[in-house]
Amino acid sequence: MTSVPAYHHGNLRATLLAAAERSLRRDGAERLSLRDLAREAGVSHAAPRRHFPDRQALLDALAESGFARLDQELRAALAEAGEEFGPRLHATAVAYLRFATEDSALLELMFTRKHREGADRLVAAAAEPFGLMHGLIEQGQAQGVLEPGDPQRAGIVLFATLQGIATLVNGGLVAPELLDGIVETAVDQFIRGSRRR
Amino acid sequence: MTSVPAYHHGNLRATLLAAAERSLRRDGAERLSLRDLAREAGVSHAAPRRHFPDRQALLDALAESGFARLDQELRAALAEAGEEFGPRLHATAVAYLRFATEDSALLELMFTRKHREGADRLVAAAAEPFGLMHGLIEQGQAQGVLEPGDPQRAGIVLFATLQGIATLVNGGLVAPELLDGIVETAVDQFIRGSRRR
DNA sequence: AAACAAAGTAGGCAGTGGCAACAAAGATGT
DNA sequence: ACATCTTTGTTGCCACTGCCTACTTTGTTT
Repeated sequence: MTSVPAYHHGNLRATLLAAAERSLRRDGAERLSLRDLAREAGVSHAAPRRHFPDRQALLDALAESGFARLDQELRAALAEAGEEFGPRLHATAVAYLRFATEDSALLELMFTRKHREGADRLVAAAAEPFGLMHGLIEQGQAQGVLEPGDPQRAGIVLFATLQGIATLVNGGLVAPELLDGIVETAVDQFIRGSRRR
Repeated sequence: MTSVPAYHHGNLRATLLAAAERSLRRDGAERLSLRDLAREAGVSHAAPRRHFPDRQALLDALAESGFARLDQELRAALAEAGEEFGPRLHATAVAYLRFATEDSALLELMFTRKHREGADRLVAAAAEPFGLMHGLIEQGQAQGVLEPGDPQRAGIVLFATLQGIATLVNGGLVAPELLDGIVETAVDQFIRGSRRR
């Protein structure tokens, strides 16, 4: 059991973030309330302010850790995917879409520019999974599967495709049953579309 | 000049929607306030309720008309694009991304499932631009540019790619200057990826 | 002309985020 | 060891929001 210090909570910030993550999953960012989180943490309504100047700051922090987790999950998927480019790409796509559909509200928070101007930290956090895609493509080029050239554009297009698929599914515009087939098609098309001619 | 009837406003619904569109453009859905719109329309704070039972209902209506306008703009772009498949696809993509980047908050509203359960109208409205993509692909197949087969999957992937690009740009994760080049790459990749072998 | 439906008004309610002023607990310097 | 300073809480307030109910005005129907 966790002992609960009377006044100084000790890890309020972490507690709030955890509660926020749950709330986000359950009800979406829209309904997330600082006062609610405070109540859940057994703390006064103004306490969160010491750790997050702003509601938005809390949301930004969530998004940031989201990117970190996304990156982590993508790398884990890659680690199990062998050497060959095709399967590696496929594994990445599947992992991305699992993350994106299981945590749709978080995804929304991460990509939708709810983040205000000075969200450098967020953009920096986003750079990691981006770099991963980038590296994946370089690998495809090195293996001679993809045509050589600047991997950036292709990487962005790939990332965008996955992100777009997630949006359509999460938005209820595409039935989840179709997801696997669509991922298949997307990966296949991507490879054919940039393969060495 | 529009005469302003004293009590019965006559077109409050339309007035509110127009104001809402402006507000959405300027500040995003988050900050849109019914009471604000009412004030702007010179009407009491409870008046909007007669036309939209709910804040969400207003947002849904905005999204719905967004889909209609998107469809309209895509069709307009297609009408000017000649017969050949490549240029037609390109024109569609450009038109989509113009819409998506110029009205990013609206786009977010349209695709992000802020819409609640019974948003059949919305899904129906979304079906139109979807159908357009679908038709475009069928045409590509008919012209022998694309491989034959179920156009649905490819259509979804195409739509998703455009949508994803919009999300990345709108979210500030990809610099707007890159947009044109990315669209080029995406279109090119798509054609190569599903071209008749 | 009476009855009715539609569209607007007034006011109240609970809830929110943000702010300021104050209090407790811990850390720090002498 | 003690006084001081900083951090992290607390209480109470404000303006604002969406939603609800009850009432009023207008326009339409019979």
